[in-house]
Amino acid sequence: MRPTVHDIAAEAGVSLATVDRVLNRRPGVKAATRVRVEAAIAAIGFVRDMAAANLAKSRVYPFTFILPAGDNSFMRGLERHVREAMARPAADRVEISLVIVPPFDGAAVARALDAAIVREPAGIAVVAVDAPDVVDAALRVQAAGIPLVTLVSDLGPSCRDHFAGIDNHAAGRTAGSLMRRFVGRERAAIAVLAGSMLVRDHRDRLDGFRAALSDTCDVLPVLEGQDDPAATERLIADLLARHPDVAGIYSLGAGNRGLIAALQRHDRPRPRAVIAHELTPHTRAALEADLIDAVLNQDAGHEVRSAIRVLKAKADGIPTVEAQERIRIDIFLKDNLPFADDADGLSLLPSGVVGGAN
Amino acid sequence: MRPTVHDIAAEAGVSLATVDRVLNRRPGVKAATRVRVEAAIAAIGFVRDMAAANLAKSRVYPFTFILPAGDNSFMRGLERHVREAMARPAADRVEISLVIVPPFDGAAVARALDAAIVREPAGIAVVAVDAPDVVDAALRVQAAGIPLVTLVSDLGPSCRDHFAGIDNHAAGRTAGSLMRRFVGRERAAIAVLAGSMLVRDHRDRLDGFRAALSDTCDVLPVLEGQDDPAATERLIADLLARHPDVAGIYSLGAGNRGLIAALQRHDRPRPRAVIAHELTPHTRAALEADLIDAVLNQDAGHEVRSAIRVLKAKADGIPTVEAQERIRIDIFLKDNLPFADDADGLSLLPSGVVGGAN
DNA sequence: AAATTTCTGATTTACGTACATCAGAAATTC
DNA sequence: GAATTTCTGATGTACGTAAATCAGAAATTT
Repeated sequence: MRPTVHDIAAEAGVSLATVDRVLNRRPGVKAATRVRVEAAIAAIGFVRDMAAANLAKSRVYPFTFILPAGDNSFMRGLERHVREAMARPAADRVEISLVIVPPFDGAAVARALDAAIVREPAGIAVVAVDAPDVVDAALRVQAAGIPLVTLVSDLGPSCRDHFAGIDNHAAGRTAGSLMRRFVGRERAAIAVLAGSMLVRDHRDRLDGFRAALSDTCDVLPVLEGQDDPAATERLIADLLARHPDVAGIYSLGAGNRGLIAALQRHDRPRPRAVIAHELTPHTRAALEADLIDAVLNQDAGHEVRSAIRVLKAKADGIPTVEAQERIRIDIFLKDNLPFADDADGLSLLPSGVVGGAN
Repeated sequence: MRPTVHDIAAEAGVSLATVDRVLNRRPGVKAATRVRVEAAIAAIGFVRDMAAANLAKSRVYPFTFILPAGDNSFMRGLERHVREAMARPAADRVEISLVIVPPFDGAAVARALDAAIVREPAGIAVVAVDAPDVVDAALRVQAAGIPLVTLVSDLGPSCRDHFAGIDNHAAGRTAGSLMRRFVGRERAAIAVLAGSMLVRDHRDRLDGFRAALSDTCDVLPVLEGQDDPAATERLIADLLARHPDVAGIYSLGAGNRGLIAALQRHDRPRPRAVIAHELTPHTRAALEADLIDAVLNQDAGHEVRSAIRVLKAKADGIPTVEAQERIRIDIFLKDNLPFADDADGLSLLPSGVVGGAN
């Protein structure tokens, strides 16, 4: 049987009340007594039964999650995981309220943050847009003493407590390494497709990608699809027509739908290596159809759960092991695809799988 | 506030005792009343507070884990994760006893299983050896009504409740796909290194590997290092000397230490593609030193936690979502390596990192 | 030494559920 | 209609901790 507070009291020769005062750092205990109690705790190896403690405290953690709207599959998968955490019979006493804001709208995110502050949650998680007014709002959140975690997309390290997302520079490097090996030994031309270079994640990925390739390949100027499927498809079709020798394409974030459509319509052999980001129904289908060679992914479920863990720890004033909360960069080929219901929102979308943004 | 048993009682117009009888399927409730209570439960959306329930029951789950001894890094990492789960202030009321048996010794595993049975644990997890007497012992475990999970290495599906490990055929296919792309377009010779073809996991991986390559490459006869580092090193050195044109090496399990040593000593350019299994201090160092191109990995921590979740569910008679418990096949390049303390036992071993079995 | 302040003990209630007991009501059987 | 049997209610204790109250002891100050 595990030792309880009663055992501590007996061991230290004090009363339950004193043990409680020591355990919960309440005042009213002489230093000498406190030491005795702490020694007893160490001696019998007491560990607080958190389940019982939380029950007694009937503590709840009201968290606010702020996510972008839009038909981006990855974000919808993220939302699904948040909703799953909401639905989970609050075994962990977490109560999440979910706020959906217009995508790419810094002002909207800032407003959502300010609105959240007045509700005084125990913590906030936000898919940040890297804009000055968001930074200001983030600072207000911190000034209000509310732990703040950025999700997927980061802000500066000084205006949040933690970032639950991948190291995008490393992701870019990984893509670069794969690309280098996939296209073969000879020098080759590589195209890069982005939604917009205004997003920090995408800039980081591109930097990492270039660094990994150094100058062993010719990286063509970045194509910016602006998150418009039709425009993206035209860009890629153009590229394939004009640059028949292009050996690889790296899609570093948005616009997978247009990319896949263009590859599908293309009648000559596609570039040897096509690498994209985020496992969604579309990229999954494209992998299975051999239109894409590899997909780099960040596990949205992990990110959500990590964000919750970190917020809880911050709320309780417990230190977090940053290294333990780091999100891995998954690499998927068609051969090691996880099962659909195991991954991100893959079973939620209607069929006609290759379609829909990103 | 979440509804409680009291709310059910009020809603259904019955007493707490009756609610309790319904909730815990105890006899003594008229069918009509039971229906009323169940309707009330559904109506107010009651979900049992498992923390409180377990507290009241002071239920514990005594589990037995059976692991092989030996200096295999992966297994030691696995052990570390089991010990971590043991140490975890039993928030989940799991009490694990760990049994270490001699490696590759079916009889020893069988004996350990039989010994475990008499202790009547709530579940057993075992790194199985695919031998007839182990199968027999497994059947005895199941006959005793004890849930059984195989860990890492499977037995037939009929003699365990669940397998917490990767799909090794898929892992082999993944390695094959990567190999295919890494060696380039032209036909090439590929070597395969195994510890011993007697282990089921390794046979599966080889099958998958061959299937993925089909006949686009020449897969040389399998080299069997018999888990002996020195012998393995000689085998690989021989291979490199005799087959200077070999384009890739696939190490499908054991013997990474000898492989790495041979590559390190080799004075000419190494084969273009070297792919190994299991992220350990040695393979990690080799990745970083560019002696290996990719490492396929199964997350030992995930496997242990999944095994515990499944055992608990089986013990409680709750169904498990098999797809949710599937272990992913991780691909690591030097660029997306997780941090050391995040992975498997990487920080536990002494330095002089490239050394030690596997 | 008296007055004050600071500690400590004893006790109680609570959290949400499990489980046991006993009495009494309701339904069933004879 | 009496004797069962089956159901239900009321009540209490327990799990391990939190938190509050109040009384009294000990230490400190005047």
